[in-house]
Amino acid sequence: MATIMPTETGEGLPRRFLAAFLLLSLERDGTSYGYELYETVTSLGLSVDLAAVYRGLRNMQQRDLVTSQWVSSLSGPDRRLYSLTDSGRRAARDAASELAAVSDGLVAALEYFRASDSSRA
Amino acid sequence: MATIMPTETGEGLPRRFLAAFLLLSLERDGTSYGYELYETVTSLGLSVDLAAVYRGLRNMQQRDLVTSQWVSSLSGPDRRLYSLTDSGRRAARDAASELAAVSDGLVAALEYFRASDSSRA
DNA sequence: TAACACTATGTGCGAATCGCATCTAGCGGA
DNA sequence: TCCGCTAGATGCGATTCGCACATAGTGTTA
Repeated sequence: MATIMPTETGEGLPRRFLAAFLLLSLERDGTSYGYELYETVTSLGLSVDLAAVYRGLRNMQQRDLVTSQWVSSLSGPDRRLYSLTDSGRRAARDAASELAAVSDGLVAALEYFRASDSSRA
Repeated sequence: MATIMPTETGEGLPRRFLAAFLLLSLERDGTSYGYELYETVTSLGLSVDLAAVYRGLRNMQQRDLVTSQWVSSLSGPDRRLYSLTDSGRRAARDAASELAAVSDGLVAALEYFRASDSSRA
């Protein structure tokens, strides 16, 4: 049912940015956990699944970008709390640069396409 | 070998934008063909494969967004020349809006993350 | 106290998609 | 003749996705 070429369920920011958003969210907040990170990144407009967040976090832990520890919650199930490693902090900086580059590239591309906009003036 | 979560071979703009770029390229240029469109979108920074462009174009033709006809080249193999349908022109406008929305969302997200940048001032 | 909703983490699976390799073919230059 | 560039297209293994589902603790309310 692919809307168009890639697995593109809805709108919003590409799920490709998930790892970058997770790294930058953790950089901003210090520590967080899957459920909360899901709410953070989706509120920023990222189109991702809750399962993708959990898988992404464990993927990043395997890459030694984050560490995790279980903490108990006063109201609800335990949480697996994540924080950045040194390598993760570096990756977060790289992610910020990459997102900025994508943003710039997108602006440039839109400008290129706008040059022939029929609804001129 | 997935660099991080999604199929992310290199840098550049997400391949998810391929269809949007193809539509907008055709809107800009009137007509074009696979090989040329590949060069156009990659020169704009999009990370895609030549095969993806061919598949994307046929996918778009099945969706009645583009039509194609064979034309002979003076120097080289024949080309399958594409042009937008009415529905494709509408899709191109939608694609432009979507890309602009992504761009805005990305800027907003970067601003959100920058709020905690340690390299302040 | 049973039912339900919300929080929280996770797995299973079929389908979609990717990148890469490969194939065919016309044309021009060495 | 061989090579490289242009041009279109297919095949395939691996990856990744979205969705459904499982499990469980807590709080509310009927």
